[in-house]
Amino acid sequence: MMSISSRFAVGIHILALIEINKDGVSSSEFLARSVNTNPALIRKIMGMLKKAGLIEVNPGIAGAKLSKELSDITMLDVYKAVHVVQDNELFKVHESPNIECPVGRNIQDTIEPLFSTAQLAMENILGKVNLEDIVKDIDKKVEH
Amino acid sequence: MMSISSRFAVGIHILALIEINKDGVSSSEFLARSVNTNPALIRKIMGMLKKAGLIEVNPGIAGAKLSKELSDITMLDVYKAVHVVQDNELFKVHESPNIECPVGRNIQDTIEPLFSTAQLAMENILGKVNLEDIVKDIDKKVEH
DNA sequence: AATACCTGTAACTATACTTATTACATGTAA
DNA sequence: TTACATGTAATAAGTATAGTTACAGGTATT
Repeated sequence: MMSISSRFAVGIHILALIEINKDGVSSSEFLARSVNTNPALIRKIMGMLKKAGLIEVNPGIAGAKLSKELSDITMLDVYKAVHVVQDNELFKVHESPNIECPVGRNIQDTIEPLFSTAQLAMENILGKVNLEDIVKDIDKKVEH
Repeated sequence: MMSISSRFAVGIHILALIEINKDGVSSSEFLARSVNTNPALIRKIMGMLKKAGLIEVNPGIAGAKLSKELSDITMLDVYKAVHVVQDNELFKVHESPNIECPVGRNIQDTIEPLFSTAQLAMENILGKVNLEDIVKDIDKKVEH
């Protein structure tokens, strides 16, 4: 039973915490305490978020900042940033089926459009939610 | 980069081939030649399809038959049958975040509905395609 | 009953990805 | 110079997949 790497969930956690802690300094050590993992792991994921243009962070200088508006960062952006699933490869197809069999010869071309559509439907949902939605929801839960 | 086990694609392959070869005998050895893998692996997947009520197959007797109408077997049925993804666990959440942090305490409850909705959107697409669609598409490709 | 062949399944291997961890090179500022 | 930060490589343990061998047990034919 596979599941999509928690890098995605951790990436969202990092971004939300940077925002909610925007008046403080969000070092990898600070973020790691909240996620409850190792600072090195946080820095690896921060590197991915940085490369995707979602955060600004500099060597030697403590703390990270968001580099876009909250509403301009969708969950799909985070998902793509942390490289948990490759485009059009959520579903694995079996390699080298027997091309002498009519089914073996055609099955891949038949199911790939379905797999692609299913993956895109999932990713489309992620694109509809942005970091502002996430942060507001957390704020609402904190008040209660 | 994770992807969903090819058991799903192989399961679809098996079912389509059983149908297209319905006048012949679809033994695990025959199916394995088309998929281009080991008969034991095919039997393992056939066991899952059988347990899900999609095919009929008996010890000692060569060949498998579909146990439902073509249009009554959706790709979602196959997906569930081969246990490639657990309900509501397509996306992994990081375990035991720090509950002393407002984000750590609430992030899971905030993102889980999103993860669940995204997974269901994907699965919903799979439920819209049935084995008849697949077989017709293969037949069409074979004619050309 | 003996045989031949099938399914069902356990056991083992190789491979690959994830997560956690250590270590250290490099950058920054007091 | 120091203290501390980020960036990143290397390693290890855990887990899932895919491939393979082996064999127990069922069925049908001779």
